[in-house]
Amino acid sequence: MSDATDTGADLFKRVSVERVSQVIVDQIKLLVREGKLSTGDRLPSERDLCQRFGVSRVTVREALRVLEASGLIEIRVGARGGAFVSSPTRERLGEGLADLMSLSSLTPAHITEARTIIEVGILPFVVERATEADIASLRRMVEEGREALDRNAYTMNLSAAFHVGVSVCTHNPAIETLVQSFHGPMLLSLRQAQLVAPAMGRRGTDEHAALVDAIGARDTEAAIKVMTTHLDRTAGLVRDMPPAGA
Amino acid sequence: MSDATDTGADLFKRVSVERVSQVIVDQIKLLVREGKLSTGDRLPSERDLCQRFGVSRVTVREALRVLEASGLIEIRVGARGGAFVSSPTRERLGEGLADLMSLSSLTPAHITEARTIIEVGILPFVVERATEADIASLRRMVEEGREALDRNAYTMNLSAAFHVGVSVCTHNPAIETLVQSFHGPMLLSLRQAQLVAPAMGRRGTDEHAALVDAIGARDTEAAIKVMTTHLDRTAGLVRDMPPAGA
DNA sequence: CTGGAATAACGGTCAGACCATTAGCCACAA
DNA sequence: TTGTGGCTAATGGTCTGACCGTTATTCCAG
Repeated sequence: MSDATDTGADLFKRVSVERVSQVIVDQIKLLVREGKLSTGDRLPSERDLCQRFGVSRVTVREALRVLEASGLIEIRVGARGGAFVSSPTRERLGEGLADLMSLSSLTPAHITEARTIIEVGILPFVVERATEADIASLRRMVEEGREALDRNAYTMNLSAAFHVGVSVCTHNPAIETLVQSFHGPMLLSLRQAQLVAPAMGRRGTDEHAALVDAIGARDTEAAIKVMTTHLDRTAGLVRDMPPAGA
Repeated sequence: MSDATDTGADLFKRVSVERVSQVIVDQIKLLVREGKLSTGDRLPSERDLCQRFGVSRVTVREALRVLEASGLIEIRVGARGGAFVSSPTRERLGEGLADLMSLSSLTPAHITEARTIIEVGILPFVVERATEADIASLRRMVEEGREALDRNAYTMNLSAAFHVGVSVCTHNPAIETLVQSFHGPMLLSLRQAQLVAPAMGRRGTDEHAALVDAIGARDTEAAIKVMTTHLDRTAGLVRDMPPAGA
């Protein structure tokens, strides 16, 4: 066996026929990453881009669709319309996570475990950095939750909002984004939300209140203990559930 | 002033003109989320879809581009080609994070802090669940790092691979994804990588080795201590750096 | 049984056209 | 002066129909 199959295997690079539209996408993405295009900037019109890149409008449009789907640009129609560079929203990241979950082998149990790590891990920062305003805001959320409970209108959204509210106290947007992203997939599978909501109700709200108290008292250990209990209870409910798609 | 301007203000609902291609995207996304389309399934050909939806091929193609960009489908050319439902890769999520970072106000310091929380937070699980094979694999990575160092060829990629390798020990794909996603943005800004790499070199590798030892000895506290030191050093280097785009 | 040519299915791209939406301008009237 | 309505041009959204390159399959020749 002395042919090129063995000996020259790595002499030949995999030929990849990249789509023309993909090349355009990469080029524009690079401009954004390098900061040569920043939020709010307007790209040339489609017909302009056609000429600059030397391709047809269809191709340019496909590139724009991809960039739009990635959240890098936003497209407005009409005069003075066009493609504007925009910062991708957190919702979009959450959407991505939701898609990932509905397709891959990520189970609710996996997600919950990751959530626990993050939400417990941030507590030292929360306790350290929460302002009085932050804490007041959390207390308001707890109160709202209790009222909703009395009206029998408690939803997972309220719970999610509270957890995001806690993450806001870190004053670190990266962490906020992370926590927020993780609540998308949870809410997405309605079955679970319906299942978990009643159980979370009164007791969950009480735990929220206890958490706020611990944060207010700058008691990290107590906060961690409350949060761990709180999330473990959720973990127990979703344990061994199949992936959301099923 | 008794005209409709005041009195009927809310009689008129805001009309929203959704793109046709977007309607198609939503429809297919729904099918995937509901599990009516699963990984590996093949969608009808573009020309087929045209007829089913009653739109032109251009429109169908734009819809497919969006779905492809979201990672929900993968497109193959040639006979028997077409759009196949695929599980979105972790790289895509990381890509999203990278975009978010280059556009929003996320600074390297923010990212590093979030990283620390996660990578330290997972250690209890790592220590508990790491198999002998996992540990052997980590040791191999450390060794590779040392060799690369001797050849003066140490890159941040090696470091990133090690950290991802640690997360693999949790045997939780959600956590793996998360850690992997966070290494994208770090590597992306080359300037930082260049700056940090030399400093990470020998000492970083030694810390990696120490971490593996702690994991092997099932010593959670030691592992946390090593990891914290390790990441804090990185944090110090990137602290107060401007956002990646700058 | 093997290698290669023909075929058909499919996505990728192009060119040109028409429609709907929108911002800006301007004239006219209150 | 003010504001109302219409005109116009810029721009994205969609359609039609065509041609090309890639690829799996089939089948024939050696």
